[in-house]
Amino acid sequence: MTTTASRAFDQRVYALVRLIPPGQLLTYGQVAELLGCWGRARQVGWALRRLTFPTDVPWQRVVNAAGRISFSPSREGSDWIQRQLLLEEGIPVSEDGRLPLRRYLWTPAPDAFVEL
DNA sequence: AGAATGACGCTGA
DNA sequence: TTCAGCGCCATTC
Repeated sequence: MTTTASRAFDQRVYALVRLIPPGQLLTYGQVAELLGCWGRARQVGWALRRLTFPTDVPWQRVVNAAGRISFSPSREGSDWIQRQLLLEEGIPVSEDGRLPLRRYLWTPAPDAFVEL
């Protein structure tokens, strides 16, 4: 992918994530899949990594398929901020980032984001 | 150009 | 249920 193309991908990721209702979640893999990019879960992570703050993108609502916050030193604290934001939205997150993914998964209407 | 690096995910032990 | 091992693929080095 060229840089410009990846930027376009980033924008599509942001547009979709902005549609996630408060208190609901989506996994990296689902975001990629809903955008028609099966297998690019890691790139969704990269896209969110490029966000600058403040942002209107509710990035905290994207977690990994294991039902946990993806912790990493490279996030320089945004992982813990994510836990705090989710708690504020009413989602119980344990000390080690585990959360009841099944209960809060967002199932969007099939035609809600075709424009993306 | 080639290797290393992840905010990932699935499978098998 | 955890966890190592792989496959994955754009970005970085």
